[in-house]
Amino acid sequence: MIDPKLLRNDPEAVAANLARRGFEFDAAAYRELDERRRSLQLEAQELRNQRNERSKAIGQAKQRGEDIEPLKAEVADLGERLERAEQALGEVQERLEALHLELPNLLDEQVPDGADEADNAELRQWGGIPVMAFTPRDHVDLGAALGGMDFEAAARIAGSRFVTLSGDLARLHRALIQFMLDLHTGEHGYEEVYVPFLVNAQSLTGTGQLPKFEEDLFRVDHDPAYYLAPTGEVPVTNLVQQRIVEDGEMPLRFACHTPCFRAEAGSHGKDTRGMIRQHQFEKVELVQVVRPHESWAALEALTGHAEAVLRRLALPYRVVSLCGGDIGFAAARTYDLEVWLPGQERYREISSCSNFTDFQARRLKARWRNPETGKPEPVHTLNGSGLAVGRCLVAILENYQEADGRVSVPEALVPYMGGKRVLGA
RNA sequence: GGAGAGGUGGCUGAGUGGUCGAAAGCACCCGACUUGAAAUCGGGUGAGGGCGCAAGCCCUCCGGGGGUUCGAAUCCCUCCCUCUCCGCCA
Repeated sequence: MIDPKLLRNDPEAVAANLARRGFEFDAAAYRELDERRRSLQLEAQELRNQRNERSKAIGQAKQRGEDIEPLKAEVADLGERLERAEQALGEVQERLEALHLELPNLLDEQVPDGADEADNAELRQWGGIPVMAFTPRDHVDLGAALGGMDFEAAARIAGSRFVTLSGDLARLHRALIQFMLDLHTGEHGYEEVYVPFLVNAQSLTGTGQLPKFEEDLFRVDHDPAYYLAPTGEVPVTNLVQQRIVEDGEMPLRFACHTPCFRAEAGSHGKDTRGMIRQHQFEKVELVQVVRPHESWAALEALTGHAEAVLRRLALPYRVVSLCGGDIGFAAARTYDLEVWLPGQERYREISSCSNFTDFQARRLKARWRNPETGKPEPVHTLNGSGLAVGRCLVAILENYQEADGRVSVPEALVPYMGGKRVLGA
């Protein structure tokens, strides 16, 4: 949620900023609506004040044993007028609230201009594109050759956009999770957490998936509604929902292995082949809750932590800063890590690291006690995948493949694979 | 799923129709005492919002929602959550 004070005082500035996303915000209409709210609120407050005073007088008169009937009559129509004012105010407030929840976060000034993916700014590359002496296969072909990757079985069990892994591949999948968690908890200062994977609507509203993106979610038939978490970001960030975090506790750094479930309603026909885009996948998620002035430094650090995984695995990648048209709803600035996939001959997103500034914190009512003011103020939240496990497995298969279809195990994962160095051997 | 007990400020916990945003304690801040600290004593300290140049004034908030009443933390309905016991279960 954008700071309501800023919205009220300078809606034109908000509109100009959001326009960089291609988002239209009618500042004049907002001013008008907010002005209406203000006058209705004044009226309601004044009436309520009068009613409170009159009621108090009744109590006092009653204690003195006086007749209170005339006083009661006096308050009668006050109540009716108040009710009307409150109803009108409630309607306006509801509209404002709905509007607030649908406004995306303000973009940081460093976010590049642009309409889509093609306009993202490459910040750096690492590893270089490998040259192979043979025509590289993609992970689907490699999986078929190795065995242990079965899309048909998954389709029978569930449907399309699922996969089953078995044997070495299932173990490699688990090895990646263990390796990432060990790295982040052991060397990057994260606390490992375990959280619910079914979440309620309030949590999804807190991190920004609701109310606008319900079609991307799987909803469970239960009353009240549960949703399958589309990303670990939701349950983990909501750890600080409705909390006032003490200054000394910050920054909070959480690492969590979570499954993610996405309906991807808008992506039919996109990445239909293979494991790239699935209804179910796993991530090791990194979440930070920091003091506001620390969040930009934290974004660089967090991105570095995610990059460290790719470097340890010696997977070539690049970092791009998402442009205004491509960045997510809640983010002020986002760096995507894109890994090189020889089978596709292109970079593909494997991690997305964002600073949400105070946008999620407002929705979550996640605050800290600022020692300078002594007041509770919104924290800043960040998260990033560190990394997406399924895509990481794809990247290893494609980058570590040999001419004969076998796949060597990255050095860092050998201990997690029971010493095994080659898959398919 | 069944039975019972509860949900009150940063925390613990009183309060069962009016002067209660709410006792007390803890924590925290300021001051006194002290060479310093501790202990002790005195004072202060909830959140959100509106109006105002400011001082300040006002409104809302006692799990969520609805109701009764001139007036609700307090009474009624409903939902959610927590705890205890029973059942079931990985």
